[in-house]
Amino acid sequence: MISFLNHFSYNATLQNQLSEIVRSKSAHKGERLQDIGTYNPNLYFVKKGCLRSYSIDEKGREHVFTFAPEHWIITDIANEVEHRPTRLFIDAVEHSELEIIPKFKLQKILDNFGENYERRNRKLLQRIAVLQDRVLLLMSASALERYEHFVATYPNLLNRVPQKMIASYLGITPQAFSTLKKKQLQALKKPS
Amino acid sequence: MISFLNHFSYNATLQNQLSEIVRSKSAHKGERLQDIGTYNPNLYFVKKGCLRSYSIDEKGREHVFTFAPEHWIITDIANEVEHRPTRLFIDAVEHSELEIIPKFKLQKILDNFGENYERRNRKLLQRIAVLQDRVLLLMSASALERYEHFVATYPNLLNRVPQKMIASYLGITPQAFSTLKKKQLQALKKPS
DNA sequence: GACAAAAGTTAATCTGGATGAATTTTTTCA
DNA sequence: TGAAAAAATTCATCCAGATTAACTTTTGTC
Repeated sequence: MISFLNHFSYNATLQNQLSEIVRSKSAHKGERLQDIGTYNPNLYFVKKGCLRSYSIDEKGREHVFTFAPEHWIITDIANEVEHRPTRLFIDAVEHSELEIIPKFKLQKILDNFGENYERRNRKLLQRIAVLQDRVLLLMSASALERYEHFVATYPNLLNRVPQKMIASYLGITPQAFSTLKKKQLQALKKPS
Repeated sequence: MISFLNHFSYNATLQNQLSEIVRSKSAHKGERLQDIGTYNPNLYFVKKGCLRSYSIDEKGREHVFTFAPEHWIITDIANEVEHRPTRLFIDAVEHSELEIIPKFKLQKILDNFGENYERRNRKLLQRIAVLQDRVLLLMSASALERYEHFVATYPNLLNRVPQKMIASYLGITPQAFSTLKKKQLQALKKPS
């Protein structure tokens, strides 16, 4: 099974040091891995299953921020800004096999292996690009267009995660999502 | 007048090198500084006036992504991801006095002054935090709440930039913004 | 395998904000 | 400074998606 370690070049020393800080864990469906208001020093690599991060607003509504299926890493990056407590919950959408990596120790190890900062920088920039696109999408696209973007981003997730969570990711209600799906199916059967 | 140089510690050599790459420019209202589909090697420091970045969707609607009033820096960070052309226009909302800094040269100079990478990293993280908040805001908040957030983010901008641009930043039409403002004023006059 | 809980569907009604159009106000610049 | 253009307001109508609620299907779990 693919491990977090596979993300890095094969260098015996590096791999060795990394393997010492990676802890395995299985999380049952619904298990919460991160609470808001805290500082979470870990990032999660998903070997199997799926995690999600989400916020809960003052009206009690959940808003899914990201999903993390197999081979994704999930963490609240914004939490690394000084003194900024987490604003996202993280929990398991399905029973999942995880690797937990303490970010600080990871940073330290990578510090001794050159590529560190540039790699880190590139990763952050990619993240920014994704977020920028998401903002523009939320501002300009209809629920249907956002749905199509979701399918493109997470090709395997559609039939794996509860629809209410997809709805929550899209920013609509489960009812609206249900009708949207029905309409879309009808449109497919009746092509131009 | 505050310059981009004031962002950095006072070290004669550093300041000297920086001053050599900073170019001044004044931009007239409406002047376009960045086009989409290109790679823009510069960042802009606003000494006076205000810039904005925005996209235009396939229906021709503008969506303001950020404003940059005095002392802000504006640039399409996501553009620095390899092979990713700009998706944002940048232009001057008012007549503005700018400093143009070539990012690559800046990077090179800072490379020789220690703080570089850590500083850069912190900046990127802050940017991510802002974007994350914006996504969650767009997903959970009403137009009025987003308006309040706009006022908090840009305290001086309300009466300086055209309302249609504020509306565009909030993700609503100029008409909707106009009524929203009126309602809000009435609510203020008639407190509980 | 039964039954309780959760998820999903459907339908009626409501609403925030879009759209289109007419009018007024402000800005621009010859 | 006056005419034209741009921005802002107002109003009528419309629509995507919210809300509420009743019902059905799926999923845990003992």
